[in-house]
Amino acid sequence: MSADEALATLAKALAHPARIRILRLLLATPGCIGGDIVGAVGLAQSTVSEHLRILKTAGVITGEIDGPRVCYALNPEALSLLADFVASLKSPETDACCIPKPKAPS
Amino acid sequence: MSADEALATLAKALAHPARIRILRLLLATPGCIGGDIVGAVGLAQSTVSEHLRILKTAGVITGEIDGPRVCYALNPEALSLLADFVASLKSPETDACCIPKPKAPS
DNA sequence: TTCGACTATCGTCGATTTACGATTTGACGC
DNA sequence: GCGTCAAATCGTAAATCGACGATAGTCGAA
Repeated sequence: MSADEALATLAKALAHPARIRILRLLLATPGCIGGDIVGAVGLAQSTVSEHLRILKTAGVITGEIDGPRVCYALNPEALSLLADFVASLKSPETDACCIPKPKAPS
Repeated sequence: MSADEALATLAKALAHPARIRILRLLLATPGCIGGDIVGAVGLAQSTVSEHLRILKTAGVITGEIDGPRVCYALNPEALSLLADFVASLKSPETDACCIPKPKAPS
């Protein structure tokens, strides 16, 4: 998969309000979280499960079986590519802040 | 529009390889660029125009009429929201860099 | 004015996405 | 074994997206 496609895939994973909300929930939750997600987003269980599957396929989150439920957590590394790209768009020449990486990705 | 929807809209604007490619082209082009985009992405003119419209609607790029052609340029400010969100996902607790804005935009 | 180059818009088609209820799977306690 | 709860999967219908050709509009040059 080309870099463009990889970026598009990552962006597509974030391209839905329900998934943004899920990521916010994971971000705000220290440990694990399972079926509470369903109640929080206000969609049907099957729909939420589908969104979780999309996020998991994109590598943005990880699902770990923890007894009777599943423990979801963020996978920050997967977003490095997108974060770097967006940052490069934001500051094409003037790095107003955090310049550590010029444009490292390979 | 809620913050979640705004983020999803921004992400959706990036959720296509052709649009990623267009943004790369704009990033790599110092000044203006017009119909050269069509040749570079290898799609029909109408299709490219549609992608440009989507990017423009999302506020990611700006189109300025410059005589017979249109001058497209990146609009870094529009990406601040997305960049901030992705960065917060990348470093949920350890802000290795630039923490200035907790969640400023309204 | 007429021509040619460039861009935007319209209409349409097929593919993909989204959402839901219903069903199935898996893990636990009885 | 059996029932229960949580999660995933299946099947389906509505909505959206992506691509294209054809068309219309705009500008500068001849």
